[in-house]
Amino acid sequence: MPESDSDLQLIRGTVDVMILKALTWGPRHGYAISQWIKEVTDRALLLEEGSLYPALHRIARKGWIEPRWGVSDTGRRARFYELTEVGRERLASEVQRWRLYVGQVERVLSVPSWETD
Amino acid sequence: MPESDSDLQLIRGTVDVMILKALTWGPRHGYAISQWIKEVTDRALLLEEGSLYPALHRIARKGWIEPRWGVSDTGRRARFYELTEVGRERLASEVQRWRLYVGQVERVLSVPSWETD
DNA sequence: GCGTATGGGTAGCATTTCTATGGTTTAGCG
DNA sequence: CGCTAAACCATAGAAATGCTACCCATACGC
Repeated sequence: MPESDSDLQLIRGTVDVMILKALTWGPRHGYAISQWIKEVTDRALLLEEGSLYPALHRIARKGWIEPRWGVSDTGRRARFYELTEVGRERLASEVQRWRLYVGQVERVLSVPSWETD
Repeated sequence: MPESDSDLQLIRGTVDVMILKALTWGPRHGYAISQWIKEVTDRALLLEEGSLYPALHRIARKGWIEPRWGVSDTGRRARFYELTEVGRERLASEVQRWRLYVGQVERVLSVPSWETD
């Protein structure tokens, strides 16, 4: 029953891009975003509240998303965030940047070495 | 003459694992480590001194590497770092952790969405 | 009535990367 | 010989961002 929340700590700089991605299908509120990420990753990545909300405010300040109060599926007051045009462009470039970075790190880590590969 | 150092900012948590990797072929000094990463990634990743040396001290404090004064190829006094047994194990698990993380992020980013893929 | 899920939020800490600066020694060149 | 650049080490301080630990409110099921 360990429930196995195999918590991988989130890595700096990856939160924003995942949040933006979560909004590509239309406005969502914070709680829904964190649930979505949890589901997609089978609980491997957990975006906690202490990271989620400051991140949302941060991103909103940059103009990549826009908040609007609304009502959730369950009838509660909730803050929905919508991707702006700038945000959409930003998402694309961030995704590219991330993949590029991952590729470079992989180049370093995959250099063959006795024992460690 | 822009020399095109297409600087990708280093992402938190990836420096340590790359440093450890750089030491799998035997002790190296700090400067050599940064040069090696620069070469392997064709200048895409630049590990600056302000990140490099604090990282080395940090990792040494954790016992994953051990410093020793020596003499470089060019005849200068240099601080060589050797991977400890613990460090070698740590490298393996860090590499695994990183790849796992990358995989999860990719799961999030690769969910199909109109326009953004 | 009470616990749990849903929903939003902040404060303060810890970590880590960056910029900027400073130092020493060796090699090369005019 | 004096200057410059490269090789090498290091630290201080700022900035960014994720984490823990709290706080709050409402809705629903038992």
